[in-house]
Amino acid sequence: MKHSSWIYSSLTPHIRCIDCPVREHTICANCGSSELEKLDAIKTYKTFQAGQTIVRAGDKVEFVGSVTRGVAALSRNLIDGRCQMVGLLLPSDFIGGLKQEESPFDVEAVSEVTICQFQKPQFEALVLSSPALEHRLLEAALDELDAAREWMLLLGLKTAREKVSSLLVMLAQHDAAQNGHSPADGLFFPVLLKRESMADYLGLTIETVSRQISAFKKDGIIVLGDSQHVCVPDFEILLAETGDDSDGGMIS
Amino acid sequence: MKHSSWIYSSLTPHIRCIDCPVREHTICANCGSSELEKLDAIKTYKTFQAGQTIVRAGDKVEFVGSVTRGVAALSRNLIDGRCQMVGLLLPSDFIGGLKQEESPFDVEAVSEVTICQFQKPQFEALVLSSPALEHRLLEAALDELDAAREWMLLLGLKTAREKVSSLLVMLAQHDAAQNGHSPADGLFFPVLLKRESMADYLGLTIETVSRQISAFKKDGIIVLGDSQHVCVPDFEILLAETGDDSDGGMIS
DNA sequence: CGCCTTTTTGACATGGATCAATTGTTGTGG
DNA sequence: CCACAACAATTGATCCATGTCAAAAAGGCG
Repeated sequence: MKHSSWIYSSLTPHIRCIDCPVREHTICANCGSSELEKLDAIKTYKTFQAGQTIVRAGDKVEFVGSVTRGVAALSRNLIDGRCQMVGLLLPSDFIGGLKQEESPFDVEAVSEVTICQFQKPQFEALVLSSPALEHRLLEAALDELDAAREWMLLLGLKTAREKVSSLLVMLAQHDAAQNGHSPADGLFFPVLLKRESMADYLGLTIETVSRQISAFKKDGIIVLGDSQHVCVPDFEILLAETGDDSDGGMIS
Repeated sequence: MKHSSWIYSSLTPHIRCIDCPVREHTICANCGSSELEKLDAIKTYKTFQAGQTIVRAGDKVEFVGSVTRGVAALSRNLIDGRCQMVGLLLPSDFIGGLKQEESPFDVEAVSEVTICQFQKPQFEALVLSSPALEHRLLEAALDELDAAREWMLLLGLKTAREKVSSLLVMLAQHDAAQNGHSPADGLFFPVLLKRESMADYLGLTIETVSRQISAFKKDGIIVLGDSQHVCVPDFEILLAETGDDSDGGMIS
C-alpha cells in the first residue's frame, strides 16, 4: 500500500553477542560461549523504518531472529482493509516459528526497529544440536502464549474505554520498566503508536480511539503534553478504568 | 460459580498408552517405547463432568496432561459475570504450561472430559531426560500460539455471523481430522458445546449465537439433526461465511 | 405430568462503526 | 520564513450490529 515499502532495509553494523543489549532476555540467554560463537557466525543485523513490511503473510520465511531495538507487530490484513494485530514484538522478543514454512502473519515495523536475524536452516541445525536453545525457545513460546491470551481477554470482553486505558497502562508500565522508575508517581511517557496502530491493536476504529482519549483528557485522567507524550497525574485512577480485577481471586 | 464444582472428579480405568485413542496426535507421538513405559507408569486418567472446574485461576498447578475425550476450556471470569474463553482443549491437546507455578486461567470441563494426567514434578523430570518430548512440547506450544492468534483475529475483527461460522468450521475440521474423513463431502458432526460456552468462546451473548445459528439454518447452510448434531450439506458455503481469505496473498 | 434448564424469538436500547467535515501537524519548496 | 500539500487527529451526525430485557418454546428428567 505504501510505496515506502519498496525502500529497502538497511544493513546495520555487526555487534558481538557478548555486547548485545538484549542478550540476557532473549533466547540466547544461558547459551554457552561455544553456542554464542556459532550464533555470532550466522547472524546479521537489519534495521527497518516505521511502516515497512518485514515479512509478508504467506511468504516463505527465510529468517528467524530477535528484536533488539524498536517495536514490530504481527498482523493480518484482510482484502477489505480490515486489519488486526495479533502480537507486539518488543526488544528481546523472538520472530519466527520454526515449524511453518510460510509466515501466517505480516510482520511490520511499527517504529524504527532493528532485528538480529539468523538464516533459518542454519539456525534449525543449531537448535537440533542444542537442547538449551530449544528449551529457551519453548519458554519464549509459552510467554507469548500467555501474552496472546491476555490480549484475547481484552479483545473479547472489554469496552472501548477499557481497551484504550489498558493500552495506556501497558505503555506506561513498559516505559517505567525500561527506564527503571515506578509507575506509582507522576507519569510522563512517550506514545510510540499512532492512532491507526492503536486501533488495529485494540480492535477498534481510529475515531473511537480518538474519542476515548479525548474523554480521558476531559476527565482529567490524562494530560497531553505535546502530541507524542502523555502525562498521567494519578496512575491508580487510570488503572481502575481498565476493568481488570487487580486482586486476583474472588467468590461470586 | 456452580456449586457442582464441589462434586469430585471420578477416577477412570487405566489404559495402556499403546491403546490410547489420541496416541498419535498428542505429545506422546514419536516417543520411543521406553519413554512410553515411563509415561505409562506415572499417569492417571480422570473424568470431569460438564461444568466442573478442573483448575481454578491462581491455584497451584499439580498436574499436566492431555485431553483424551471431550472438551475443556481455558477461561477467565470477571467479578461482574463477564467471561472469556482463551483456549479450547480438544482431544489430544495438552494442558499445563510447565513454567508457571500457578494457572493464569480457569480450566473447566465444557462437556464430560477425560484427562490423562501426569504429576508435574515427575513429568518435568521426564522432559529433562527426553529431548524428543521437549521437542513435541515446543511444537504443541507453537500450534497453540497460532491457534490463539487466529482466535484474536476472530475476536478483534469478525462479525457475529463470521464468528459463529468459524466455530462450526473448526468443530467440523477437528471432527474430520479425528475420524479420518475429509470435510469435503457431506458432514455430520457432534456439537459438544452449549450456547453459553459458544458465546464465551466467541465474545458474544447466547442470544446472538442463537440468532446466527437460526439464520444459518434458515439459509440452508446447516441442518440440525437432533440438537446435538449438525449437518453441513456444502462445506464450501460454510467456509465462505467465515470471512477468512482462503487465498493468501493479494495486492490492494 | 410438572419442574427446571436450555434455546429460541421478539422488542427495544446503545456502543461503536461509518461517513463527512474541520482542525492540527509535519514536511517541502520557493 | 511563509505557503502549501500531505497526512494525522479530532469532532459531529447518523446508522446499524449486537447487547439487554423479557417472554415463549422446547427439551430433559424424576
